[in-house]
Amino acid sequence: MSSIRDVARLAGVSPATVSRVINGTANVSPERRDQVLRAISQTGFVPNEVARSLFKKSSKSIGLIIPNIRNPFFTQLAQVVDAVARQYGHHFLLCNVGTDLDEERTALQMLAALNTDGVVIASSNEEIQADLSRYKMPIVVIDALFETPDVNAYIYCDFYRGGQLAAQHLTECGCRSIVCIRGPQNLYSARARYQGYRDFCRAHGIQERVADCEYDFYSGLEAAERLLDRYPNTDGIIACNDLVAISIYKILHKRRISVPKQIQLIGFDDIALASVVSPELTTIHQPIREMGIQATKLILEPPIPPKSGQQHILPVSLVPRETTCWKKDA
Amino acid sequence: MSSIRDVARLAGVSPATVSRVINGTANVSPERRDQVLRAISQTGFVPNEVARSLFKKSSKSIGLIIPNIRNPFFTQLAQVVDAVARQYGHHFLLCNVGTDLDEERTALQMLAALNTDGVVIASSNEEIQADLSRYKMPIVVIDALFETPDVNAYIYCDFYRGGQLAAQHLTECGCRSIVCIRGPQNLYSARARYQGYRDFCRAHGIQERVADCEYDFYSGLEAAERLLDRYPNTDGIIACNDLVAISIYKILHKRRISVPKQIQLIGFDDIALASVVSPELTTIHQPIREMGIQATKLILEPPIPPKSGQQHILPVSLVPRETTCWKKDA
DNA sequence: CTGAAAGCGCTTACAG
DNA sequence: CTGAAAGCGCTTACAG
Repeated sequence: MSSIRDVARLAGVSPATVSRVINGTANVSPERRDQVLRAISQTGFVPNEVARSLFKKSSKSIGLIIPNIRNPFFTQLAQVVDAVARQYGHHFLLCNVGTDLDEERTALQMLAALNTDGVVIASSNEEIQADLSRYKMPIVVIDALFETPDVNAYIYCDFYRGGQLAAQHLTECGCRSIVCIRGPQNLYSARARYQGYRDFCRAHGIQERVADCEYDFYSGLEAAERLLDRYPNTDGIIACNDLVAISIYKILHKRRISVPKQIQLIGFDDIALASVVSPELTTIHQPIREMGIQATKLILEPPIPPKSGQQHILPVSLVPRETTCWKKDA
Repeated sequence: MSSIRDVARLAGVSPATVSRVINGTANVSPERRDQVLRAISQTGFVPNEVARSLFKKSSKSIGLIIPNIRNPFFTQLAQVVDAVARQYGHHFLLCNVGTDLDEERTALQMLAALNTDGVVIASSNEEIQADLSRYKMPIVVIDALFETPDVNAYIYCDFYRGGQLAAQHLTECGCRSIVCIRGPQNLYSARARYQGYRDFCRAHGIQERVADCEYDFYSGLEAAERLLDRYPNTDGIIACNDLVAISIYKILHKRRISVPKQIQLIGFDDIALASVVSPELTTIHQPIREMGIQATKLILEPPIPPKSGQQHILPVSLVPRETTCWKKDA
């Protein structure tokens, strides 16, 4: 790779002048400009971003940390963050860290060490809090809420309301024995959804029925088997997310239990898959796109909010489809 | 962020010594070592990767360029590349570039400018060839085959055989009117699969029936509608990938066409979803995991193959599941 | 074993 | 408008 010196030599100017024409950072006389441009295309010169970044202390990039690249919720989010970052002329760095706290820490450290201009983090470990307050780059926590105010913003949906809506919808659809498959209770997103369900039950004198599950396919398959054995007269299931709902459906289908006739089913997230799968999945919609846009803009568009943990809570909504028995005219 | 100088000052040594203990690159006396270590933890010092990378001309990272982060085929691949890279102590940079040639070029340039140690590229543009030969970092093309020998390796599956297998399986399952939904014909992967189907038809005196489609959900929905109108007596469908197969199924389900009784269906890829969806999808398995591992190791594990375009062709296999009527004992 | 020095490839005050 | 110089934060010959 040729360097700025090579170009300068070929163009008969100083490296500073080459830098100026590349960056349009100062006026350069037309003739020299042309010489430089010619030299650049002759050598195929591409400025070394690393050197640039070292000086500028910014790499014109934004990082996104997610726990599972196999969950479409996160890839839809990633796609949006990527697209918005690009609009702002920034690169996008995706770190897929799983549920391991150390991996998450390492990713954060790497993004900091890379002079990333900010990071959006969808964490699956509340213990990451202490780390978050150590960095001075902008950090936006998405799809979660922690206690530390030392981040620039929290962006998440009204999970509690989502849990209520799901319980209410199933009840209105005639379910009398609803099981809530809760996500990992160490996560705010899962806790709040469950609490929404729980409070709805309490307010309406409904008996609580609970099963536990992770956020992925495989865990969903297991949870479904357990649930059916434990609560044989179930007629409604609230899944912790759409992936799990799809797994549940699979088990019901295998056991020849008709959905929604015998058991009604509702998911959470409204990932693209939810409406492509057959039958189409009734679910609680999260505005993934809006969350991604807001998070990215908060970091890339001044003024960047101070590290005081401001909260942006987005609304969720019910999307009735084919796995519940609602009346169109209701 | 504190720098190596701060640590050195605090520890009462030179920056070189600090560097040596961080990297274990030379012996340092125990006392000084301890002082340095203490100073590091006191200051919370984290070495600046950018500076390191500038000097080393390597950023200990590997890039992956993919056309669509929403296609599980690519995220499964990404997960593997990420995992292997991590084992080798490298970072993983994912670039989601869509089908746009310019985006792809930009990503490549950025990865080069970032001193990436190599890139794995799953391109959707054969025109990218000229660019590939311009870089001297290792480049492995995955899931595609181009004409230029100026890359370190091509890794792809036996697409042609996959096309044949699909046609053969449907035929053996009793289909007499098979439609092949071809993927984008500017891609080798789609062309070769189609040719496998075509040659099978020719060899067996079967009439060819073709429809065109992109590799995503939405395109699959449209293709299904068109296909059913154009070939009303279809009894077998070969989809260009599993995502499209799932879309096709949806339309068939909506039109109350029974699968596999009235129409049998086979996908391509064998993404995780294929076996979670109901009914489970019969498909042609691609060894995604193995491809990802091979590609990553080719870059990270010496000896790195020369830029002579060696080809690694991996086998595909038929995975009969619930969308075709095969006999278990056959 | 240790430090002073040079340099990775850029960019930006600072003079002129 | 332009160039020489210093510096971004590291690492590694080179001496000692």
